[in-house]
Amino acid sequence: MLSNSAKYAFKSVLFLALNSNAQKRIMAKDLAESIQAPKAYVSKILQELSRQNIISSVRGPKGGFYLSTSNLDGYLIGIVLAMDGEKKLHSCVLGLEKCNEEQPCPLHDVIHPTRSRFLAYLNSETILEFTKKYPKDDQFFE
Amino acid sequence: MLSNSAKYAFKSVLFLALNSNAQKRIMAKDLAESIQAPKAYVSKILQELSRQNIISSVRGPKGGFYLSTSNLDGYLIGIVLAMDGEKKLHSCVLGLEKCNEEQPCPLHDVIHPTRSRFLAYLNSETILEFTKKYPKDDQFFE
DNA sequence: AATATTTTATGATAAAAATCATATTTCAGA
DNA sequence: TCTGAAATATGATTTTTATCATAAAATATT
Ligand code: FES
Ligand code: FES
Repeated sequence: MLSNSAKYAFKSVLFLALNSNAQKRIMAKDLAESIQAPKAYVSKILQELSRQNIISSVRGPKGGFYLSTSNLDGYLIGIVLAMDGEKKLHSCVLGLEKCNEEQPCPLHDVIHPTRSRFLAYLNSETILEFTKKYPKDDQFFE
Repeated sequence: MLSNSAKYAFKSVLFLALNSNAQKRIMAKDLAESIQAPKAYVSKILQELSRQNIISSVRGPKGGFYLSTSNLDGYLIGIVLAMDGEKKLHSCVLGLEKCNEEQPCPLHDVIHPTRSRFLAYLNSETILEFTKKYPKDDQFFE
């Protein structure tokens, strides 16, 4: 469903949303440790997220990553699109070229409603809205 | 969600269910062509499915693969388990170790009901039941 | 019995995903 | 302005998945 990269990206953004802001940045090293993921790998992902303006960063000492208020208004879908692209999300469970109501594969009716709901959710919920539901000390990063 | 192998396996079994029986077997070569998949790859998958008694086969000239009546009583879940194993199906969307109602990740509530339904379906429907819903000439293999 | 045809067993290669490594750039603070 | 701490750019390595290739075993037909 989601690639490993997308999973780490999601966790990273969530962690930043709960624990950072423009004044309080978080270093890749610490973030990686917090979400229990390989540091070098996470670093690369953070760089990509930053490049795509999903998260923010400043270099040098006292630098690190954080979510700007503008970042917080981004939709959840952006995170996974940044990592996996459009393709993976919409493709047929059986890998058929066209996946739609007119030409559904045998599993389409079973899987499609569920996936649509998931996608609709990611499309409609912002990072800010999402994190509001979770207390700052929520330990879901294991 | 499903690996490429699982997708091909699914298509293969479906095709065999609709087009083969103990008397009328289908060669790997023809099957591969029918479902538009690389022959050598499909061959390997068929061999594995056969080894796991999900499909049947006979060697030599006039040989090929087919579904026995006993094979037709197998549940759909068997096909994907044979290829991807238990792990992939039950793992958390975010890759957390324990995925359950007590310790749900932020996406658990969104994704879990949907996935449960998909799994329940695969667990409760046999290949025979499944294919009954589809006419023999159904062209979903593209 | 010989032959041709097919699966089976096994492993090699290719492509993609995950992971690691490092030199370069930026910037805060002394 | 120098130094060290951080991100950034870039690319190498490792692991996994997908794909291909082929010799061996089985069997129907002659
Ligand atoms: S056609 Fe296969 S999931 Fe839609
Ligand atoms: S805990 Fe993440 S999907 Fe269940």
